[in-house]
Amino acid sequence: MTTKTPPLSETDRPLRADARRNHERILESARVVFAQAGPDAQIDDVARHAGVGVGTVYRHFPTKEALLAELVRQKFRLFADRARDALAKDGEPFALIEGLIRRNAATAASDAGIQYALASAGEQAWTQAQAEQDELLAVTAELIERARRAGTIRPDVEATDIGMLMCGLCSTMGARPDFDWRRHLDLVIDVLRAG
Amino acid sequence: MTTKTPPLSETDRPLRADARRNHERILESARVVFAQAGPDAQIDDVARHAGVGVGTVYRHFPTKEALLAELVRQKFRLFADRARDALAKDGEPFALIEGLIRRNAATAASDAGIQYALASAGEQAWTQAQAEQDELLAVTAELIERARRAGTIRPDVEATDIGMLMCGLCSTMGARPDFDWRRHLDLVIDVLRAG
Amino acid sequence: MTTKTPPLSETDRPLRADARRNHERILESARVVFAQAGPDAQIDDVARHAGVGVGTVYRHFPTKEALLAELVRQKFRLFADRARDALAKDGEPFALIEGLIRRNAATAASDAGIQYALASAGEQAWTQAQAEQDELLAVTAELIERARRAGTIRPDVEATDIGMLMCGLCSTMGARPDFDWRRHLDLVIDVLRAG
Amino acid sequence: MTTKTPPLSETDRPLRADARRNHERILESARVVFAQAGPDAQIDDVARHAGVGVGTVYRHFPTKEALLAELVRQKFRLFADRARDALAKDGEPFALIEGLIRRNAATAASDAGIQYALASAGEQAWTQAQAEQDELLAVTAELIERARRAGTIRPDVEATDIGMLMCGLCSTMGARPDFDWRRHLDLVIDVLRAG
DNA sequence: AATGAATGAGGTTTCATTCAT
DNA sequence: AATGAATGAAACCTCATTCAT
Repeated sequence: MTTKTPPLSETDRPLRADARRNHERILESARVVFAQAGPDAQIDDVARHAGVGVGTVYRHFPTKEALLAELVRQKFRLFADRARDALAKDGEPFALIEGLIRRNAATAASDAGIQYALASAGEQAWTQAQAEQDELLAVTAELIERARRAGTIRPDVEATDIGMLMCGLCSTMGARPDFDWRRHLDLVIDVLRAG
Repeated sequence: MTTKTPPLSETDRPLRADARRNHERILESARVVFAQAGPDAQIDDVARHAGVGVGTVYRHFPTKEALLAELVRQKFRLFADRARDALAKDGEPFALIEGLIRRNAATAASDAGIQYALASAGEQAWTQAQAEQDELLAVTAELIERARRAGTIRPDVEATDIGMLMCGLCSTMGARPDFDWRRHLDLVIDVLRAG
Repeated sequence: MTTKTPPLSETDRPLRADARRNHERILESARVVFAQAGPDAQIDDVARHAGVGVGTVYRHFPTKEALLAELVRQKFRLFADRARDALAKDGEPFALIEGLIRRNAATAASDAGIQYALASAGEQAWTQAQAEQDELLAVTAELIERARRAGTIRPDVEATDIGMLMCGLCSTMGARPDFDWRRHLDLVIDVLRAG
Repeated sequence: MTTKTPPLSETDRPLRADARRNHERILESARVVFAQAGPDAQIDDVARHAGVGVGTVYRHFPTKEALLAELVRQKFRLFADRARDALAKDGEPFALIEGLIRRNAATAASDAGIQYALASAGEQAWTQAQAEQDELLAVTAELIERARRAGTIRPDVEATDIGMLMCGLCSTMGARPDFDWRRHLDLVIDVLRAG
């Protein structure tokens, strides 16, 4: 685990205790509300769910998109942290990657909010999470390199491939009742595996 | 190819020549406009692009969602038709499936509108395209069965798997500049191939 | 009875037989449709009910208001004709007036369409029916004069009073379930009666 | 007089001072605008007249109909209050009723907005004002009972009769230039009077 | 710092009327 | 003369964002 203090929206000025609490509450509510109502959920609903006024939401996040983007950023932060943890562990390299992917998929599945956020968030979301994504990509590349040397991963796989496949996987979660993401996940892992 | 007359919105009453022309023009404009502006594109823009009044759009499609749904339906119609064509062809079964998938992916890539339509369209779109989807699934299942007998497809593949993978593929098209859908497509095909 | 040929919308040019038939059908449909849907009923609905195209409705009545106005005019025509008939009859003058009023009230009650027409129609309706109203008023004044001489009517009653009271009566018909227009009618007649 | 605090739209939660002010202003503007433009007046016009944004109107009254209904409700509230006041007064019972009716008629005549509101408002308006109407009816019944015992009212009159007659009176106010509501009012009062 | 009332541009949809067929 | 598809102004309402309290 690397991040000591959870990063704030923009300026990393320390907030008053209650402001910090509101910040977290709003994000948590955003997850819940966007999961329920999709990307068309209203800021008012997020505010109500969080038990604060709309103004407070806007004090913490300047626009709706910024709120969505922060949701995305946190998710990438988590994935990057997990990847770094994996890097520190011993074990068969491909198995580490597989474990990582399975955990991340499970997380995404349990948090439908993030899907909607990703779907509706425009450029900004990706920009705002640039650092986290870069880190995730870099660490993933290292894990891949190890697995390649061990010969347990499909040799031409690159970090972007995994990102792309995972994006595809997440976007089909819950899309249709007859779509089973665990099956989709198994197929993704199989294509990454050597031979 | 099976459909002789392009399908109309609901009641298959023959339209006046100009009405039919407008119908097509609106659909075509919807594709373009939704591709440009995303799912938030406005009906007014579609109308303007088609060179008709808003009222005309609403005469042909009672709601925005119905218009989106028709876009989806047409796409599934096309895919189902192609699948049926493949069924009639001679050739190595898996190669037929691969060809089908590649053509469909190329179509999707060249028509970003459909992605947005799928993303934003609610239940209705899927319901309205139920028949086409069912047909696509059924024909795909038959193609898979042949390939399975030929031993050229991963034995446990089902029609839904292909749908799921293709959905995932399409949803990542154009999402990020470093995502290359052709690479994604190659991976998908590899996972379907026998051992 | 005085009118030989039913008057047409504007120019009293003879219409082709089918046009005349359409004219009547449209008016009849207007009565029905406005009775059902109130003054917000759409011309399209009237057209559909009459089994003709909207264009045909507009050929016969230049605007929605003109159609409404014609409905009003016909009703006044009927009332004026009845009043003239009463004038020709023998009998106690007040009884004639009472009979007239009762018949007219019954007609209005059985034709809710006219209420809506009156409610929504603007100036035009009254202007368009000016002649009929003037006639009705004139004849009524004569009937009143007779009754006054017979001493059977409240002496200060004028024709306008009756119009006003009848307007009030009609406007409450069906307004509320606990409103009974027959009771209302009895009260109106009582106030007109002498002593 | 019974109502201490002017009634709010739905929940009787105390509003901020400015909100309360807006609430009143919107209602007042609605009266004016509907009086001018009839039932087709637009919410935008009401908002402009009140000097607030449309959104503010919709914050206070969820739909156009709800606004109309509130106008109706207030009027019935006023009438019910006046009736209750009359009940507390000493004096000849029929004279009290007459005074009541005359005041109410004068109020209605000076506030054309209410006529239009009543005309266009659907079921909702009447439902929303149910309590006020019930009260008005009940108090009126009591006043009638007293007058009946004093022998100064037409013996068979019921509260509904008065409502019906007043409805009829109000609906003819301003309908035609030659309609004189004071004359109409005199006739109504005469019919209620004993013998 | 928090609140929630206010804002108003902008979205979807309707419908009286016109006009090509 | 009849048809009904097309028109587009205008209606109602929403909701991201601002700002007075």
